[in-house]
Amino acid sequence: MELPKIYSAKDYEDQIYELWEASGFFNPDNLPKSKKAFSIAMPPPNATGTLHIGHAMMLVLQDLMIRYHRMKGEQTLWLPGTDHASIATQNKVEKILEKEGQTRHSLGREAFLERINAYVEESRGIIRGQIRKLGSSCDWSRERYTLDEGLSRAVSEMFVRMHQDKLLYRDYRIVNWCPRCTSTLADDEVKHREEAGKLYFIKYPIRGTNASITVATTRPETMLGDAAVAVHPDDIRYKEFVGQVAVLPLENREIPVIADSHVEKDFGSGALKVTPAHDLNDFNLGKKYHLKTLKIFDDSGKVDLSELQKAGVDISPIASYQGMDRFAAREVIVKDLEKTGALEKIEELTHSVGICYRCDTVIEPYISLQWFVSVDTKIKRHNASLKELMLETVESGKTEIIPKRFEKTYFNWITNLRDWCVSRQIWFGHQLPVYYCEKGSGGCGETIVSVTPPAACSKCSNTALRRDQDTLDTWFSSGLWTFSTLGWPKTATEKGGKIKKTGDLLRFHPTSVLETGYDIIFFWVARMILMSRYALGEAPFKQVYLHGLVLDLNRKKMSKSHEETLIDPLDVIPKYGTDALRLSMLVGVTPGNDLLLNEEKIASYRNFVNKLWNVSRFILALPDEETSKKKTKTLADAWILSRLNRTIAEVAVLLESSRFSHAAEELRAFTWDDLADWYLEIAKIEGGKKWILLEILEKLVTLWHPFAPFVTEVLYQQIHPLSEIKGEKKHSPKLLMVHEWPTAENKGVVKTAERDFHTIRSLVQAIRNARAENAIAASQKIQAVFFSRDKAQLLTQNSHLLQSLCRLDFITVMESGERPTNALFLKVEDIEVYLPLGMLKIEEERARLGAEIERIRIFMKIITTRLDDIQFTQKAPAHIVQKERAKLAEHEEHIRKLEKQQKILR
RNA sequence: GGGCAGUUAGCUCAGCUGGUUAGAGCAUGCGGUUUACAUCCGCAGGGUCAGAGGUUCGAAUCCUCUACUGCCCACCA
Repeated sequence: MELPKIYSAKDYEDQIYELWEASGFFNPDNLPKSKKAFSIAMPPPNATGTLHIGHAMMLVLQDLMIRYHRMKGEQTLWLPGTDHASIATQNKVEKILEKEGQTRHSLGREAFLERINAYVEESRGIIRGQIRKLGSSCDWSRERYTLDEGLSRAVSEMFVRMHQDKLLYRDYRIVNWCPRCTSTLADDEVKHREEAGKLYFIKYPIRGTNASITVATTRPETMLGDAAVAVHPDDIRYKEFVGQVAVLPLENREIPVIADSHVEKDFGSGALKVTPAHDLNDFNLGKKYHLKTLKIFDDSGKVDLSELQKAGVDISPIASYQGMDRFAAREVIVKDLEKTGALEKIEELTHSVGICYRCDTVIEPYISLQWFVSVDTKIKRHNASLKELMLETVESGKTEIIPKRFEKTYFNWITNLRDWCVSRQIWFGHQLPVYYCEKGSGGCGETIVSVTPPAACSKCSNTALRRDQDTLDTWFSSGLWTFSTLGWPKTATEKGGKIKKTGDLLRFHPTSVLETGYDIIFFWVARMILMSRYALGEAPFKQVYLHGLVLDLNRKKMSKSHEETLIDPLDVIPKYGTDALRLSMLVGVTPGNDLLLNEEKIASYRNFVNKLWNVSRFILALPDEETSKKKTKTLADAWILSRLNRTIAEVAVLLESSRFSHAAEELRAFTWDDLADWYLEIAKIEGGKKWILLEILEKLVTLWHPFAPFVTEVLYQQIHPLSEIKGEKKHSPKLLMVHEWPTAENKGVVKTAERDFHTIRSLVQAIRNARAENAIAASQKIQAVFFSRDKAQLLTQNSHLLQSLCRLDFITVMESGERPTNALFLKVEDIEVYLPLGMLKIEEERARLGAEIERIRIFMKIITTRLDDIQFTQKAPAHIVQKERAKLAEHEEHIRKLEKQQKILR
C-alpha cells in the first residue's frame, strides 16, 4: 500500500470515474431519502463537436455545487444533455459537404437531415466522454437531447399553446436576414461590429427643375428599391421640394419627396433615401406614407429585379445588375453614378454593421413573412404579458441573479425587447407544427396549428395541406430545457387554472441553480424564464450563477482562432490532471468576472494536488498506534483541531453564499500553511499523532472533494481501511462522493489554544528571521534565553517545539532576572528573547536597535496625534479608542526594552 | 448615443456592513536534502490602493467629478 512520491492523476482518474458511475449515486433515486432536493439542468453543449475550455468552466462549477449538496445528503440531480443548435450544426455539416463538393440542396432535405443526424450522433458520443473526463457527476440515465421525441413533442405543444393564446402570429416584417445561412435571425442573434465605411452622397434631380436633392447613404445599392426621399419638415434647405417628385438616378423612376421629423438635419446631407423593403426605419416610413415596398435582393443577397417588375417598374435601365451580389452591385452602381455625374462625393465614416453571430456575414435587413412571438400581448391566464412575466420573475426575487449587477442588464434588455422572430429557413431543427390549406390548391386559406399532423382542413375538409417548411429558432426549444427534460407536458396537468406537477417535475422544478456564462443571459436565461413562467407559472430556477469568459494571456476570449494561447481541456488533463484544471478554474475566480488562464496557473494547482497527496502519504505511513494509548492533547493538537473546526465553519458559510473561490482559499491556507507547514512538522517532534491526523485527513479530503474529486477519492480509498483499524464501528459508505459533509463541532473553536499557538509561532518566526539576517548557518545550533512573566509556563511547556523548529540547543525560560549583556535582542508580544551569539558585533547591533526604535516611534507618533485629537476620543467608539491606547502602551514598553538593551550591550 | 464593470506589489487577483503598520498566489533575491513532497522548506524585498474634490474623529472601502481600459445594448441613413 505504499503510495508513490508523486501523484500521477492519469493513473487513477478514469478508473475512479467508472467506480462513481457504477455506484449509481449520480442518480438521485439511489441516494438516501431526503426531503430537500437540489437540481441543476446542465446547459446543453451544442451538438457540433467537442468541448472547449468554456464548457470545462461550467462543468467544474456545477459539479462543485452538485457534489457539495449531494454530500450534504440532499436529493441531488444534475441533468445532462445536448442541444441540436440548429444553425450552428447545419453550418458545420454544410462546411463538411462543401469539401465533398456537395450542398444541402444537391442532397435534398431528407438525405441532408440524415447526414446531420449521423454527425450529431457521433459528436454527442464524443461530448459524453469529455464531460466524464472532467469528473462531472451528472445523471446519465436522464440524459436528454433537444431533438429527441419527448422534447420535440414539448416544443410542438408549446407552439400550439402559444398560438391558442394569440402569442404567436405570422406577419410581413423587416427581419434580420443572413444571406449566407439563408435564414432569419432574432434581434439578439445579430452582433454589431464597428467598421470603416463610406457615406455616398447622391444627387436626385427634382422633376421639372434644374435643382436636385442630395441624399446620403452607406448602402447605395439599395437605391434600386427606393420609394421616396425624406427630409426634415423644418429644414429650410429642402422645404420647397417637399411634395415634389424626385427622379431616381440610373432607373429614372419617379418618387415623392416627403417630410418627416424622423430625419436628422445634421447627419449627412440632411436628406434620406427611403427603401422600405430593406431598412426598418424606412419600412416604418413606408407604412406611414403608403410607399411601395420594393424588394431587390433574393435570399442569398443577390440583386433580383423580379419584384420590381411585378410592381410595374420598367427595369430595362438597370437590368444589367440582375443576379449581382449586393457588394459587387454596390461597386458597379457607384461607378455608374459617377459616370452620369449623380455622385456628388464620398465621405469616410466608421459605423456599426450588423453581422450574423454564427457566420459573421453582414446582415441584410429584408422584408419577409415570418412567425413572431408577441411579448406585449396580455395573457389572460397570467393577466400579464410575457415581458411583464419576465420582469416580475427577477424583480420579485423568484429568481436571483449572481452577481446582482446583471439584474440591471437583464431589466434593460427585457424593457427594450421587441417581438421575437422564431421561424428559421433552416432544415435542421423542429419543423413548425403549422399546416396551410392553400387557396391555390383548392383550399380555403386556413392556417392550422396542431401537435399532430391534421388529416384534413378543419374548415373545408381539404386534405391537400402543406406543412410549413420552416424550423424553429433553436432557443425556442432550449427555453423549455428546465422542464421539458423533466417530462413536461406529461408531468403537468391543469385543473381549474391550477397546474399540478407530478414525477420529476414535482421533485426538481423549479431547479435550484442555473449556472452559465454571462454572454448567454439574453439568448437563453431570459427565454427560459419566459417559457417557464408561461407554461408552469413558476420560475425555471431560484438562482442564476453567472461565470465569466475564459481569457488567454492577451485578454482575448480563448478560442481556436488564437492557437498559440489556446488551452484545450483535453490536452491539459493528461498532463496536469483534472483536479489541477478544476482548481485553476475555481480558485481566484469571482462570479461574473472573466478568468485569465494559462498553463502556469494549472501547473501551480498540480503542485497543490501533489501537496495534498504527500500530506496524506505522510499521515498514512505513520506507524500505527493503539487507541488506548491516546496521549493528552498538546497545545499544537488543540490548535490544529480548533483551526480545522474554524475552517469547516467558514467553508460552510462561503459555499452557501456561492463564494466558491474563497472557500477554496480557506481550505488551501489550512491545508498548506497550518497543517503541512506547522502541524506535520510538530507531529514529527511530538510523535504519536496518527490517530488525530487520520481524523483531520478524513475531514480534509471530504472538504476538498467538491473541488478536486479525483485525488480526494483516491486518498479516501486509502484512509478507509485504516479508519476501521482504530476500532470504531461507524457506518461509513465506501465512496467519498456520498460521504457525509463535515460540520463544525460546537466547542470546536478554542480561542486560547489559537492565541497561545500564535505566540509560539511568532517566536519561531522571529528567531528564524534573526538567524537568516545574521547569516547563521542552518546547521548551527544556538542558544536562547526567554523572559516573560505571564507566558513562562507556556514557553516551558512548548520548549521542545522552540528548540526543534528554531534549531536551538539550549533554552532558558525566566520570569525575571539579569538580562544577558552580549546578546541579540528580540521582543515578541511581551516576551523578551535573547540570543547570545558569540560573534555579535556590538556597534552594528546597537545601530539595529536604534533603527528599530525609530521605526516604532513613527507608529507611535501616528497614534499619539490620533489620541490627542479630542474629536477622535469623543466620537470614535470606546473600544477603538481603547485599542489605540493599548497599542501605544505596547509601543512604549517595546522602546523601553530596546533602549535598555542598547545600554547593557557590551 | 445609452448602460455596466474595472483601475490595489513585476504579473494574476482578494479585501464582507469604513477602524492596527493594506493581504494571497505566482514571479524575484538570499539560504536550505530537517526519514511526506525540490511539483519542496525557511527568510526577505516590493504598494502615495488611477487622479482630484467631498462626507467622516477615521476612507482602498461611501459620494461627486476626471482620466484610462474592457464589455454590453442601440432602427442616425
